[in-house]
Amino acid sequence: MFSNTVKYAIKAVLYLAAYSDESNKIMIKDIANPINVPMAYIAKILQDLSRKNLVSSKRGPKGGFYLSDNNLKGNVHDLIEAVEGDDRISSCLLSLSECNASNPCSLHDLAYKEKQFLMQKLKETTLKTLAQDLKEGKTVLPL
Amino acid sequence: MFSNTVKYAIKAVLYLAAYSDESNKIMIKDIANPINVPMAYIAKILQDLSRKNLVSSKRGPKGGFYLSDNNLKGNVHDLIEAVEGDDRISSCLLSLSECNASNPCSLHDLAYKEKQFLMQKLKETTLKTLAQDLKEGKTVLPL
DNA sequence: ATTATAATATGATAAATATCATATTTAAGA
DNA sequence: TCTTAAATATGATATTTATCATATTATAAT
Ligand code: FES
Ligand code: FES
Repeated sequence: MFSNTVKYAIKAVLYLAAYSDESNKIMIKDIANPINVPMAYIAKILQDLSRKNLVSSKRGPKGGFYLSDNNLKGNVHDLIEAVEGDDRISSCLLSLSECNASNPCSLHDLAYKEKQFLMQKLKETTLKTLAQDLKEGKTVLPL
Repeated sequence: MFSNTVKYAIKAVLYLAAYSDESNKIMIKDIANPINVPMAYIAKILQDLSRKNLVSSKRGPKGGFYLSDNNLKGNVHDLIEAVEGDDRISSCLLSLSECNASNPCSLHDLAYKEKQFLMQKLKETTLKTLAQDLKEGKTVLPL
C-alpha cells in the first residue's frame, strides 16, 4: 500500500516522536537500528523531511534529529504527502485523473467510502497521539 | 495503491468481461487501445492470467481472449492476488509480518476496519457485476 | 497440406525505487 | 582556534517494475 520510503519515513518519525525532543536529539546511527532501516537510506529520508520542516535537526557535536513541539502536531497524511508527492490513497484506484462520484471508475463505488474514512483518519491523527500509544506499549514499530 | 500491472490487469479483464464471450473473442491489438495500455505489456499480463485460468484464450485465426461464464464468476481480489503475489491491502501498513489486533503497528487501529471492509468488497464483487455497470454506462474504464 | 493468424514463451531494454558511499558544511568543546 | 562530531549534499550502484521486441506454436480456412 505504501512504498518502502513512506514506511521508513513513518517509522523514523514516530520513533523520534516517541523518544526525542529538543534536549534529547537522536543521531542517524541510533535511529537506523531500532527501526531496522538501512542507515544511509533513513539519513536521506530524514534529511528530506528536515528540509521540509516536518522534523527538526541540528548538526555538529550533540546534534541529531528530533521533533519539536510544533512537529509533533503534524499528522500522518502530511508526512506521506511530503515523501511521495501524489496521494496513493485518495487518488483513483484505476488512475482516472479525478476520483469522484460523477465519473466513477469500475472500483469507485466499492472503495470510495473506505478511502475517505482512511484519509480522514490519517489527517486527524497526530504524531503525538501515535507516539503516546507507542510509549505506552499499546502499539509497536515493525522489526 | 495498486501497481500499474494490477491496474492494467483489472482494466483488461473488465473490458473482456463487458465486451467478449466465447463466440466473440478479442485480440490483443483490439484490447490495448481502448484501455490505453501498451500492447506488448497487456499481452504479457493476459498471457499470465490465461495460464492461471482467470481469463480464457484461443490462438490462431479467429482466436483471441475472452471470459468464459466461469471466468465471469471470479472476483477482483483473486485477480489482484494472481498478478501480485502478496496482498497490498490486507498486509500490515508498516510491514509487520502479521496484521492483527494482538500485536498492532502504529497505524493498525486507524486503518484495519477500512482495510477489512475494502477486502470484503473486493472479494464479494464479481467481474460480471462490474462488467454490467460498465455496459450500462454507470462506470468508466480510465483513458 | 499450405498459408495466414493469433496467442505463447522468452529475452532485451528502460525507468523508477531502493540502497550504498563519501566529500562538504555546521557547530560544540577543549 | 583547532579538533571532532554530527547533519547535508551529491552521486554511484543495485534491484524491481515497466516496457519493448521477436521467434515459436497452435488453429482456422483455403
Ligand atoms: S473514480 Fe476510481 S476510485 Fe474513485
Ligand atoms: S498491524 Fe499494521 S496495519 Fe495491522
